[in-house]
Amino acid sequence: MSDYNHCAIEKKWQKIWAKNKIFESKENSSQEKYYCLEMLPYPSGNLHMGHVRNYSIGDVCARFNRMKGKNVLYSMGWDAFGLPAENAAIKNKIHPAKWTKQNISCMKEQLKALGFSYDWSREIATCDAEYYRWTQWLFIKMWEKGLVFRKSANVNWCPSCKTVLANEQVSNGLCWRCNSQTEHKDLEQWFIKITSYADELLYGHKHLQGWPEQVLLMQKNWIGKSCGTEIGFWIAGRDKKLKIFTTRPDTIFGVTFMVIAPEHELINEMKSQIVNYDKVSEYVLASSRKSNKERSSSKEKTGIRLEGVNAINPATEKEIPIFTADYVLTGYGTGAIMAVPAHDQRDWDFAKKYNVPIIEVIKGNNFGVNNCAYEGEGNLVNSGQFNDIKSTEAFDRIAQWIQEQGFGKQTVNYKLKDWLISRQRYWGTPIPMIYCKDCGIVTVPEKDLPVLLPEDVKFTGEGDSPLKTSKTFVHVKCPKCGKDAQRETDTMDTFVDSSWYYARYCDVHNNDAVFDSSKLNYWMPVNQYIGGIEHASMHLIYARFWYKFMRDLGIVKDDEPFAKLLTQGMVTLGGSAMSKSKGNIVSPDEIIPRYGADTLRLFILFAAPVEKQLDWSSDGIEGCWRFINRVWRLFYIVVNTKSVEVACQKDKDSLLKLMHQTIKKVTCDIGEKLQLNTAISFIMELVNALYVYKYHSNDDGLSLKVYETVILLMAPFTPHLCEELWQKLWHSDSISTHAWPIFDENTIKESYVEIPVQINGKLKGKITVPTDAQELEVKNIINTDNKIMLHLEGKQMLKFLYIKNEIVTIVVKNL
RNA sequence: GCCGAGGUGGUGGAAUGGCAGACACGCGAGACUCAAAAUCUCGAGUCGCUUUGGCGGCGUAUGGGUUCAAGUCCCAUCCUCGGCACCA
Repeated sequence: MSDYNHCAIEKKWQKIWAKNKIFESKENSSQEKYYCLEMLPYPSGNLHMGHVRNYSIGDVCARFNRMKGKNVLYSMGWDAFGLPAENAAIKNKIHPAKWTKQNISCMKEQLKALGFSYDWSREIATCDAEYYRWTQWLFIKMWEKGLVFRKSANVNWCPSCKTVLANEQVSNGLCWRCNSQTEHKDLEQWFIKITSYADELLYGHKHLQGWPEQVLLMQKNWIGKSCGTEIGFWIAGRDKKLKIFTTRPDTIFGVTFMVIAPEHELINEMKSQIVNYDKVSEYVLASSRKSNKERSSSKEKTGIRLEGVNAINPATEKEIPIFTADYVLTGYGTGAIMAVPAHDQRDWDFAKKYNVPIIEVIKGNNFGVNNCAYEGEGNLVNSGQFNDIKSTEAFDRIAQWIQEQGFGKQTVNYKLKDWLISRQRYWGTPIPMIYCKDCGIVTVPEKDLPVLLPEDVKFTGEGDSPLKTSKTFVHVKCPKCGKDAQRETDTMDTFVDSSWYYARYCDVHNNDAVFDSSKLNYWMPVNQYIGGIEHASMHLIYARFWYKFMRDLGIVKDDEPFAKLLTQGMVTLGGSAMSKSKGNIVSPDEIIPRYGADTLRLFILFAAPVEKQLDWSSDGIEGCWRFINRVWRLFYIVVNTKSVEVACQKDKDSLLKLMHQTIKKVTCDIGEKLQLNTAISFIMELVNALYVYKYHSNDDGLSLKVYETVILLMAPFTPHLCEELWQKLWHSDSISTHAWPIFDENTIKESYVEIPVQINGKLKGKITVPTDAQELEVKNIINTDNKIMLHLEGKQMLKFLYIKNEIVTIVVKNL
């Protein structure tokens, strides 16, 4: 008997898999396809347990479906552009491309050491020119479709470095490099009109039955469609209106003040009328230093009145004050609200603080009690001709009245904003646009793609986009008129790169087109997408949007890219997510030398259900190591041990039954429920049963058959071990492509079931009854059960309930 | 603040409204051993009672509710985590 040598076994099989190319896949219209996809990683340089978990789940799906006879596409790539590479360039004077390539090669080695069954011939990196060439091509198509536009937008700005900062580069309002107070600044930016697809992104949810409900809900709230009314409030004594959006037109008679965002143009326009302009502009400056999150999360709302400027409530025709307050954000609606303190808690608190009148317009029971606004429904009061009407009914009638009177109109509003994709950075896909004095904005012709990132760039962390420092990049001839022109020096948000990579996997090496649609249509949609829940509302909306755009371009045929989604839980260390930037990483390199990849994979899947957060601890890995060794030793027991006793039929029957039950449960847990932790525990139970079973090698091959089943069921989890044992069991094929075991429903069927008997909700005994027994039969059995009858003695039976094969429950009272 | 999750033994976790704690970790006992490790087998939520066969109370963050029956459904509260648009 030889010891389990994971190092040798894992290296051996990784070599064989690579040599025989068994995971490379080709389109085959006669075979059912299965596309398994994991969210592509950022090449930070080191795999952590979050990655290991993500890809272990994916590999189980891929391997399981391969054994089920499907043609599996399973690939890996790198979301290789992004901020950290540029930060490394600034700090360590290493070129972002070099840094990224080093990281990729390290992480690729780690992935290979884990034995994931990727088709490495399809690997991509979004920073490779043959990839970003097509990102640029798609961007140009988007421009041609009218989905790209330029507008001014707010960015974080460090006045000392004179550079744009990412949110991550600002902490507590200070610059990451020089600790200066940062500001907000408006810059001309590139946007993609994702809002054109807002409705479709929302209604498309009905095709996403394979998605978790919580993700759909988060997306729904993110898109934030609300039907309401846009109303213009006259500025008193001016020929000017202040436009607001409200979802509560029924409360218009209760509007006692207005609030506008500090960035609202009205402040500048009314500068000379605002009596306390100095104080107002002080407030505006202070809020420009806060992040949106800070602005909306402070419990105590602050604001300041624009003295000397009033609005007129169109319903009451009364003058009302206007405030500016930073809890009103400029990006949503019109950047201004009508405030109804009586029926909105935030407005109530604000009105109390700044001494604004509160007028009740909907009658409620506990109006004002405990300093609470009444946010429920009721009949209208103080509302002129609408008094005594129910608020639900008044909603439509007042909205209609507002429209008739010309105060405003019914409209739809979304929280979803257009997608700001330009970055003033080097390490991203260059935006393929040219500025010509005569022709304006001109796209780079297709034949000139890709627009390559230049090498001669300085990384200082200061000043404008680094691309401007290149001598070769900026100056170019206008493709239209041939005169001197300048290239766009902004690059794209990395979310653009990761919005379409799954499509490129279908046809990675295509040099003539973004992909061949026939290949894409064979593989898409992705059958199972796996990634972190943190991507619920950004990446997963961007990717869905991009796919719909490609459909409208005529190069893909479905509406949705991902049929099923699994949002895996975070792996945390000490409660917070593992990430290189936080420095709380546990690498697989710390585990594999001692325990092997198979043990690590098994452990991370066994430790918790896949969708739940998992706080990393290596306690318990010993258990998986022991289990794998048990399986290894079982080979010698099953093959060699000569039992003295002859196999007894009853034990044989129950072992066979357990085997079929286990196949059924494991197949269901992997294939349907994706409950991998319980799938593993069922296999453990079967292994335990094989250890207790006494008749190995003396039972006409039953235990050998059960053992082979164990190896097959484990193959997706611990592939190296299973390949090795499969070979030791005299098989010449690879277990990775061997057929998944099937179960027999007749063998599983039990003829008797044990069911609990409850009396007044307490468990008092158990009885064994024939499967599917009728109530009368069960009553007779209970009548012969002394223990239960003892509990019923001297009691009056009020209720007798029997749920077939489940439970008997009896309700009694004392006589 | 807003949106979305989660909270079950000493620990990770299991449980279509129907026997709470499967499977593991850790712990304890036994077997094997000169001994130890490894291995194999067995035990255990907790408190109390016990004639040592068991019996009873209490138990799924907290407080209410629905139900013959609640970890699971409803309402409220507390705590932890994820996201909030330039980290990816």
